Amino acid sequence: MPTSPLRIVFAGTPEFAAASLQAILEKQATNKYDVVGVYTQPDRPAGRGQKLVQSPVKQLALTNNIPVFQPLNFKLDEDKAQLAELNADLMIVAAYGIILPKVVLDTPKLGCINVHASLLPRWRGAAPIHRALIAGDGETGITIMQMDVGLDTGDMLLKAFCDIKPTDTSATLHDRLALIGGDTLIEALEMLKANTLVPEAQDDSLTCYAAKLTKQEANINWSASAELIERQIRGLSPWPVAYTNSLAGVMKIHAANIASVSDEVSTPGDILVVSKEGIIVATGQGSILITDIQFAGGKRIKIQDALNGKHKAALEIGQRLGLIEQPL
RNA sequence: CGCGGGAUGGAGCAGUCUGGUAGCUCGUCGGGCUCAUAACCCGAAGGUCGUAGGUUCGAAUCCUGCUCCCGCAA
Repeated sequence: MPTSPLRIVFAGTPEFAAASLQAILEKQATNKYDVVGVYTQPDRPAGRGQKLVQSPVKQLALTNNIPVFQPLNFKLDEDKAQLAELNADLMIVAAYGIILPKVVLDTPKLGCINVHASLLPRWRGAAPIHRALIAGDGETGITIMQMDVGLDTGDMLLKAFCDIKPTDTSATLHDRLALIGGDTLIEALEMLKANTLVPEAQDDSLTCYAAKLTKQEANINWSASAELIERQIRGLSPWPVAYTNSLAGVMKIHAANIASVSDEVSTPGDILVVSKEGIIVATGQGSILITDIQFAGGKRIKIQDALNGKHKAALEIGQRLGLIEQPL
């Protein structure tokens, strides 16, 4: 039975959302979908010099000649009216960054569906990818859900699983989930057209909240266990990047591994071993081998290179990391 | 114009204030030592000193414009 294309409004902001938008655009040639408008966060000053930056979703929309809307929120009547004028069948939301009020959720004929980067009800909220990684979850995934007024509380429509590898950083996990998100979204849309989606309510007793990452928590607490610190380093990469204080000031830590060296008398933060491979640092429980670091003004470098440079004094055996209490 | 650091052989840095043959550590290549080695010894290659212009007898170094990179802050 031939049907007219689904009129879609897409709302999203970062790279993760752009991947989903890209997936839909690639399917547009099938004439099943028609993206009639894109919502994204207003251009914000970012980076050095406060240059105004367009979101990845906006850039993708512009290159595809799709109308872009960037309201601050949906409190103004004119913004609500604008959405209504698009006469959408469905609104797809992926990491948009704005809480949508009920009136917006009810505007598209089929409501709003969300691409969320976790296996709901686990990790509702803003940073599901990072939280799953830092928590040490063995797997995570994508959940497509029908949005309601709560924060990621709507009925689940479709899930896809994704293993978390011991070497994953937030960057690698994010990239994989972004692709899975696009694929899963398309699959859900196909099922929607075929009317085979079965909504499933979330079990609120199993939920946990994925709070936004802060620079505060990127400051390594050396008294924690080596396992946790190693996961933090991976989970906080490439942003905000775990750091600690050293003789040379802030030292970012980009990569590290669990080490086997143990020393009962050392204090957490002490540098125990220095080699070309890296520096082994004592923690509250066990030790870790730091392999990639970065000092202020410099780039990410290997320990081997750092040992040739001007900050090598900060990397000598016996130095203690994380001493200064208020680094920022 | 938000604050600040930086650009020098493949990598990390010194040298810039007080212009005058471009240096260190590491890597690479060759040789030696060794049962062997990521260890040690000897030797070699490799740089228009980010870019454009200015001052000067002479500029990595002083002056000006530009590009790019990074820390903080957002």
